Parts: sequence; structure tokens; C-alpha cells
Amino acid sequence: MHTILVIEDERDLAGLVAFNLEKEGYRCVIACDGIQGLEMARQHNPDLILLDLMLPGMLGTELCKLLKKAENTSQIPVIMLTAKGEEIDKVVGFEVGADDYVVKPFSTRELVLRVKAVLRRFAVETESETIINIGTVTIDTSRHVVAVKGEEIAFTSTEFKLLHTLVKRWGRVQSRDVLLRDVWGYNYVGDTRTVDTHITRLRTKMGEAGDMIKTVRGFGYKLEER
Amino acid sequence: MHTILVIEDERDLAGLVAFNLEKEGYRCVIACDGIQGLEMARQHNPDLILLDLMLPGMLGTELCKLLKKAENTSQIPVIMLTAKGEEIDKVVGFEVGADDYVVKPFSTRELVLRVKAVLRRFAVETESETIINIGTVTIDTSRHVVAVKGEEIAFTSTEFKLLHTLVKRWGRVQSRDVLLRDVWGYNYVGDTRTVDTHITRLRTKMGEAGDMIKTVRGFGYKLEER
DNA sequence: CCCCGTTGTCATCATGCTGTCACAACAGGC
DNA sequence: GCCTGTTGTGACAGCATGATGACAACGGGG
Repeated sequence: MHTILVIEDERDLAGLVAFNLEKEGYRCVIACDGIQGLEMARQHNPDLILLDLMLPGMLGTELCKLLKKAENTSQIPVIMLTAKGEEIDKVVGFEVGADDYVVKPFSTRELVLRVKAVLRRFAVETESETIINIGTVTIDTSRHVVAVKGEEIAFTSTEFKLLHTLVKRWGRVQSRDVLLRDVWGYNYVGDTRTVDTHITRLRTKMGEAGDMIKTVRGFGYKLEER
Repeated sequence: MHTILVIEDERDLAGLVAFNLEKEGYRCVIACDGIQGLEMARQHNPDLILLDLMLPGMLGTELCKLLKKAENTSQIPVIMLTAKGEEIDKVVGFEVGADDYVVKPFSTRELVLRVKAVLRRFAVETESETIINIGTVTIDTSRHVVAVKGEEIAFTSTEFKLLHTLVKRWGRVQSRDVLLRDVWGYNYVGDTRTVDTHITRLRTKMGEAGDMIKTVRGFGYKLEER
């Protein structure tokens, strides 16, 4: 049973949404403004958040950024409810960090399908634990911490995302294009060689465990257990 | 080799898109209006369709619905090209049925990445197998690893692609021309004898399993189970 | 407003992959 | 057995690719 937090100031709409989601077997919690939303996100630890872009008191985008920044809420997927014409690009992009969006007015059918899709996507990504162990390397996505041989290592956010992507798919080769897309985002325009530099930084910081990152010439990189 | 149908009335844009996709190794077919597009989709059976939302004569959305309804085109993924502000929600939603969209103006990088992502998504659904076993030889494309009798062997990128092509079509003779096209790319200009050299390298590295690669005098090479 | 950590880009260097060639080996037809 | 066209193979030079360090732009925090 998944819990969904609905942050939406129009009570009628919030109620309608909750009603339909509950009909599909989800548990729903409703918050009517940003502050309350943030609090409930922390308290209830929902599996997904439906967030209205226009909220009294706090912009939905700001709230989303906050959620994605805070340690204990950052891994919760967020679906934005936007009115037509609002800057959708930014919302789903890296700037705000929402995982999907639905444009108002939406059919309940569409909303439910989106919710299912996002939950499925996240189930795959977070399958197994939030702590992954490959050889001497341990990565804890929820605490945002990496350790090699028990020794904690400080990574920057880009480095962490890159390493996380490699760890999630360890053994499998990831091309530079794939890494750019999954770490830097779809809209990233720039040199694919940027990946090289960051791989170097990872290797350096990881010390002797650095050679677990293998270069596959002509294809990309992969992480291998030793 | 994937074939992509580009349905776009602005010939300049269509040409540019095709140019960039072909640079990435895709084959492109261009249609300049809806009717032609529908016909070419049926004829060429492309692996993916890039469809402009605004077309003279027939709306892109209508065309997309038609494609998704017809039996022999319904399984072809469609990426919509939309101008900002057009109703993206409907397009990718369930009403129209497109599989993804790109907002104009787009960078070629983004387009190519979207195309790759969609094709990969569809490929996963259709083939699934990344590990192939022929006799004592195992090839794992996702991990980019080849093993003979359980022993891992390091192959260079060209060698790997060549072996993969042979393994994929084991038992069937592949002419040098076909191998050149599928491994080196269809626009490769050079000596067909290059293939010979690489076959030799494969045989050497594979050890006693090397004689699974048979020379078919006057035709080409094939891989045989022993 | 300044400082410092982060990040993308670039130039340079090292590496080893790759295509070509020359010649040897070979198969098959006569 | 000889001849011819085809294939095998080792050597090698050129070059594509990746590693790396320097650096400037940027941005957040104090």
C-alpha cells in the first residue's frame, strides 16, 4: 500500500484527486499549503508527492527544491500539477527536480496512470536497499554517503550522482551519452568529455578502489567488483 | 541498423534532423506531409517515427492516432516535435499516444538522446537477451564481456562488435561487405581485407575456440557451434 | 561582497587500437 | 604438379581515444 501526499490549496480538487487515488488502492494525505506540505512530507514519509505549482505562501517550485534538498525527503518522487503555459521545462528539469508533471485540467485517468508510472520507475531504481555494496565500496543513497573500506569519502553532488549511476548498474557498461543524460539531464548541452574529467575525479577520490571503474574503450565506463 | 521516418513539412529542418541522425548511424526516410507520412510508415516499416505536431493537410496528433490504431504501425514508437506552448500534455498522454516529445527549438544532442532512449526502451521490450551462448563462447553485450570456457577474454571495441555480429547470426555466412557495413558502419570506405585481419585477431584471442570461426571461401565468414 | 568549493572546458600527453600492406600459405581447377 | 585467385598473418605508422592537470566561470555561504 502506497501513501501519497497531495499538496493542493483548492480543497475540492484535492478531495477529488484523493478520492480517485484511494479508489485505486492508494492511501492519501492532504496538505493545503506549502508549510503544511513540507511538514507532512517529513512526518508521513509518503511514497509519492503530488504538488501544485501555484500555492499560497510558497511557490510549488520552491517547495519542490526544498524537498529535493532535504535528506529525508529527497528520494520521494514528486509529480507537479501545473496549469497550461507554466514553464514545464524548468519544472521537470534539474533546476526544480520534479520527476513528472500533469497539466491542469487533467483527467483522473491520466493522473492515476502517471502516478503508477512514476511509482513503477522508482520501484525499479530503488529496488533492493538504499545501501549498495560493491566490493569495498559502499554507497548509501538515503544518507548520501559513500565509503571505501569503511572510510567515508566526501563527494560533490555531481560526483555522487555519477558514482550512484555506475553503482546502480554495476557490471554493465554505460556510454557517455547515457551518463550525460542520467546524471546531467536531457537538456544538457556540452562536451561529452566532461564525463571523462568526472570519472578521473571519482577515481582519484576513491584511492586504490578507483580502478574498479573500468574504461571500455569506444563505449564508455563500467563499475566492476574486484 | 535502425530506420527512422521523419515526418516534417519544413524541408530544411527535416534535412538537418536526418543529417544528424544519419551521423549517429541511423537510416532516415523523410515525408513532407501527413498522407505521405502514413504511406511511408506502412511501406518502410521504420523502427521509430519523428512526427511534427503541425503538418499541412493533417494534424500530427490525428496522424499519430491513426498510426497507433493501425495494426501494422501501432508498435512503432513515435516522438512528437512540438513548439513550446503546444499541448504537450495531450500529445504524450493517452489521448494521442506518442511515446515522447521534443520541444522546438531543440538541440540535436537532445533529439538524438531521446531517439536513443526510446529505441532502447522498445528494444528491451522486444529482445531482452543481452547474453548469448554459442558452444563454449559467451558474449554479454551489456557488460561488454566475452568468455570462452568461462575464461574472460579482453577484446577491443572493433573486435567485440565483429564477434557480436557473428554470434548474433551464428551459423549464417556473413560476407565481408555485410560485416563492414554492420561493424564499421555503412558509410565506411576502405579495404575489405581489413575484415580478414580482424578475424585473425579474433581467432588468436579466442584460443582453441578460434576455429569456431569458419572461412567460407569466396563468400565470407561464419560462426559455428562445435 | 568576497572567498572557496564545484564544475565544465580545453590543451597536452600517452597509449594502444586499427587499417594497410607485403608476403606467405593455401585451396581448387586444370 | 602447377597456376591462380583467395586467405592468413606479422609488421608498422598513423591516429583516435582517453587520462590528466590547469584554469576560468559560476554560485552558494558566510
